[in-house]
Amino acid sequence: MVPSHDICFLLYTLGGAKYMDYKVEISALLSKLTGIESAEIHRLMEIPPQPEMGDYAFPCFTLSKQLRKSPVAIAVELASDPTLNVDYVDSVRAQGPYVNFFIDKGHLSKAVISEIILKGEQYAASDIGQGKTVIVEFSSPNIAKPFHVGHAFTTVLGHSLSRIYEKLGYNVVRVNHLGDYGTQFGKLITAYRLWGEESALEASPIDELLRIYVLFHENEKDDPELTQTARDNFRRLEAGNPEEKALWQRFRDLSLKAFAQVYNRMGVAFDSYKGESDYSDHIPSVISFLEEKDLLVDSEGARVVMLDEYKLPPCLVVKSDGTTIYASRDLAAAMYRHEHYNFHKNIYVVGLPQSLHFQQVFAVLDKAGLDYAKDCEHVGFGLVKFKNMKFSTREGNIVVLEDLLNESIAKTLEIIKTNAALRQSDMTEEEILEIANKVGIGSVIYTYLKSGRERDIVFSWEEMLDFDGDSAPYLIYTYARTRSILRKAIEQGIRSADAFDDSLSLLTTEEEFALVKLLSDLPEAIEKAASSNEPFMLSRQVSRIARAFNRFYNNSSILGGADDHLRSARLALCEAVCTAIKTGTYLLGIDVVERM
RNA sequence: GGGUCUAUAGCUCAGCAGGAUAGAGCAACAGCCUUCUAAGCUGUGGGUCGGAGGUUCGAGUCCUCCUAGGCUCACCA
Repeated sequence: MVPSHDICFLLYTLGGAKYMDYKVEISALLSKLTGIESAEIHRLMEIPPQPEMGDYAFPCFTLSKQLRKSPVAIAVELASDPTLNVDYVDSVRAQGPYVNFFIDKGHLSKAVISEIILKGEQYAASDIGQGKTVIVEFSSPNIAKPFHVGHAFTTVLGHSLSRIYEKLGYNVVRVNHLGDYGTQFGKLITAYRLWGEESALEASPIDELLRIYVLFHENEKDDPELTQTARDNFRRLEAGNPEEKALWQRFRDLSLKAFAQVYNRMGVAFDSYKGESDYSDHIPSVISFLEEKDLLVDSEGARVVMLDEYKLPPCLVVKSDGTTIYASRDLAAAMYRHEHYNFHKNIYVVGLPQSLHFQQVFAVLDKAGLDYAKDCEHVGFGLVKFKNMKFSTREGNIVVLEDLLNESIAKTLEIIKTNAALRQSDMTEEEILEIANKVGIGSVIYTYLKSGRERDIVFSWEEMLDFDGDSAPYLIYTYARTRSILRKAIEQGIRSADAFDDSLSLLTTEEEFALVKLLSDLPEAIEKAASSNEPFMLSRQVSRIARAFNRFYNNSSILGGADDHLRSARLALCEAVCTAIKTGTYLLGIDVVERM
């Protein structure tokens, strides 16, 4: 695992198109002074916890060992060296064992805002992924089952990661690895033949399929023969028996239709719906490949690959009844993807409970000598729980995602209507509905992406529908409010500073400078989000930007200022904030609105 | 029992490859709309970072042990 800021350093030294990177520049200066390699200095440099401590800090502890002097004395010595007297540094101060650098505020403001204005929505884009393909497997619901709030996690995560990788120049292939195969379909076929109702299936397919699925499990407890019938049915399905296949196809088509609705609402799309069933044909060649490599071992009638050298339990590839299992299908899929996409990375956005499974699959690939095993990565995420229990389709205790979206939209609608009346806004009913849709859905998306993905989420309506504080509505609201100012400026004929306007260096108040710095950190946040597959690295940054803007907004009058230059500089800052929020929320899968 | 992850404010979470007084949001309390959208802003209270050792100039962060909990351990996915 390569740490991310080394990547940034590398990018910069390779001539990235970023504006001046102060940390790199200062590292170079300090390198000249101390004789320590500049990359090493860069590694040691920190961002101080308080603004009074400057923008960058160099701790002198390590130097202290080499020079046998107190770090405090070294800091004093370094800080007073004229080498550090450069135009973009306002002052250098020794504070205890640290050398603190205060960047010239105007210099930074102008550099950052210019860059954002020039690049527009290309701000924070990169080409490090040029020519490389990343496969993101996500969502992958089981067909014939309702799409519940647990499935939303992988869907939202994968969607965001896909956009993030695209932003960095990667060619992204979004794969919905449908759970459309396996013993469960033997069960479903069995259940449908016993209790299925055609009319109900027609009217509300998922509900009917769920009903008979639950019924099957209730009856299975007292009737072991059902299990056997189900297995037989799956075997016939896998063997291509037309009757079973037709039923299965029907279940699949109906389910996909239902899923498409949810995906449309969330703005999610896929490049491939190649699910488990698609790999059924590839299995024999996978088996023979593993046989060639002499990896398959018979065990209790089944065939497994031993993985002792990886300190992993054996991976079951063929069941004792001769049918395949998910591991064999995942092996086939990985091989297929390598062949067809020659991926740089093959990412599986699948729940953490399956982590052992993926370790085993990757280990089998590795043991078979396939070097792309190292490019496969399981991006796990926590469980979505309901109080003290897991969601269980069998037991029927689930919250369907569509219900959550609807609740969220309904609540948003209510708030907008209240506000619209209060502000005497002239928004049409249609416009209000559209806004409620975007904000309501964005709000659900954001709750999944606001913290580290490995955390479990305990579902609660109250928290899911909390629109105060750190939430999507907060981000969108900040955007809408800023857009409103920009509209007013145009009405009043007030010009916003362009990228080359020196007025931009007037942005030097505490609030303005804090905001500018946060804006300048957005690209790094995106890179970190990608390198750790953690969209929350990005969501936090967007949230910080919004908070800093609101602080600024409450402290300074943007349109009301007396100075024309300052006014247009502040407007440019507003533009930059809009660009950053729009870019950031887009990468999270959240739409922004012009008014709310 | 083996593997693995987690434990930070009343609640939900940050804390970026150890560094300067541990930060946000929610909740509570007190303020701020004749002025750019109050889904906002400001302030107050609230923490022996699960426990015990250790490494280090320095540990919420690294190591060991312990405790509690989650997930997982082949014929479901």
